[in-house]
Amino acid sequence: MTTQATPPRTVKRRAPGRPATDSPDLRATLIEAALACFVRDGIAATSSRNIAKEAGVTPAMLNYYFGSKQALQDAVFEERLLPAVMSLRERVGSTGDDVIAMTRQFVQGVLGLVDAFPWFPSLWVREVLCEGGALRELLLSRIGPELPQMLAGRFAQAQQRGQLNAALDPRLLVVSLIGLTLFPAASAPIWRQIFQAELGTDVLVRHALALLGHGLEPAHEN
Amino acid sequence: MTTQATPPRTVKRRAPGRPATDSPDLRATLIEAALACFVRDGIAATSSRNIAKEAGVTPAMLNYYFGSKQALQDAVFEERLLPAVMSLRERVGSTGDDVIAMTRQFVQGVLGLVDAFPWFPSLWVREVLCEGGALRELLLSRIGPELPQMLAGRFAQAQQRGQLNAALDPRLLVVSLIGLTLFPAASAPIWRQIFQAELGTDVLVRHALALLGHGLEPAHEN
DNA sequence: CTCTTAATTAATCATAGCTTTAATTAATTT
DNA sequence: AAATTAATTAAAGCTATGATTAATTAAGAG
Repeated sequence: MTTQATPPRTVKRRAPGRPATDSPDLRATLIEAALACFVRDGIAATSSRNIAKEAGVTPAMLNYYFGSKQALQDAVFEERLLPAVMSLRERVGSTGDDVIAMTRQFVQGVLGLVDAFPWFPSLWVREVLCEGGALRELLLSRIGPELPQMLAGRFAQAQQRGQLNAALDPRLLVVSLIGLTLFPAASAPIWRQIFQAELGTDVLVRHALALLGHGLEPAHEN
Repeated sequence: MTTQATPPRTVKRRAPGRPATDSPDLRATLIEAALACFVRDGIAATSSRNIAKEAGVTPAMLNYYFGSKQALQDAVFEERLLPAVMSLRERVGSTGDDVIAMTRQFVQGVLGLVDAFPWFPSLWVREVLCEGGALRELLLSRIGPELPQMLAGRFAQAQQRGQLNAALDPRLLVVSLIGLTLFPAASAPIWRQIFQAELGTDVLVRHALALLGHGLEPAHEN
């Protein structure tokens, strides 16, 4: 009963030949469709036919506009993922010397990114975090390791000045920041299922900052 | 130069027919090979041929012993993943009333699991965490949501008793526990690449417990 | 109005994937 | 020792995939 109740985009079987001038920008439509498939099913599991069906066209269009599946994938990376990452990079890169403020800016930056690009966490986990992910090497080669290295360096300096819990590892702190922001956002569906509750980014920000600020301890009263 | 320098298992091209009685348990070998492929490349990207090559046999053996690729996948789940998860479940389930002790037990339990089954984090992220992961529904239907729900419930009670930072969300705390243990373990390769350093589970435990204990703050001196 | 060009579908190709079948050989049973 | 059973490879079948080509139609140029 529920199968195929809502066809993806277009229902009408278009005749071959150039369409009348009501056509939207198909290149953009294809990138959008590819991104949707990549996020939903993963890049490796997405076929040209899937993307074409999602966009409501034939697989040949994909080659007409991009030349190959790989080229389309590259375009999605270049025109969607990279701008998203860059926005975070700029947002967090220009921060002062105070690691607490820097932490807050990072947490809010990441979760702001998630609000702006809800597809980002899922794609990042599957295609960047996972070994063999299709975008991992590409992303590292394009934006480099500077941002995490810079953050870790700042944490290390603050620790030397005694401004940071000495038992922490500065590099793992960078990992923890992501584990408390991007990871929860990416895994939201499974927690929604388990806890039967929606955990929005605002709650996430508050929780992450509280945990980073004081850990599990209740507010100090002394 | 580095390509194919070390063939996966057997090099000698075995003739057809039943082998002389030096054969190891091929069923176990196949499960092992499948797990290795699943962890390295992901379940969706692993073909029968890949598994067969990894085990040094023909793809037909896979059908001879399991009937289908799906059945082999089910066997890997049942005989490898499920026991690993169960061991954690028992380890953490039998904990006292103190949430601090419970937290420590969970962190040490997860990272002990990682030490015992180094393949676990990667597989968990790709096949359970990721939407559409091949093992997600299976795992939820087999072990259920009780463990995370129980942990969240304990945190909520402790918070009501004033023993827990009031700004934290009890459910997100469960997520955070995983974000500070399983997630770093799963993403270790990428951090290794970025920081040019190995971050072992012992460092991870110390760091996670420090962060959970006091957050970023230096040790209190008042 | 005609010709060319752009955009699209349908049909096709070659390749790789999962599965099945037939053939082959060693072990086991009688 | 002959017959049967078990374990294995080689080969083939069918399907899905990425890519290409030919056909088709509207838009735009002269």
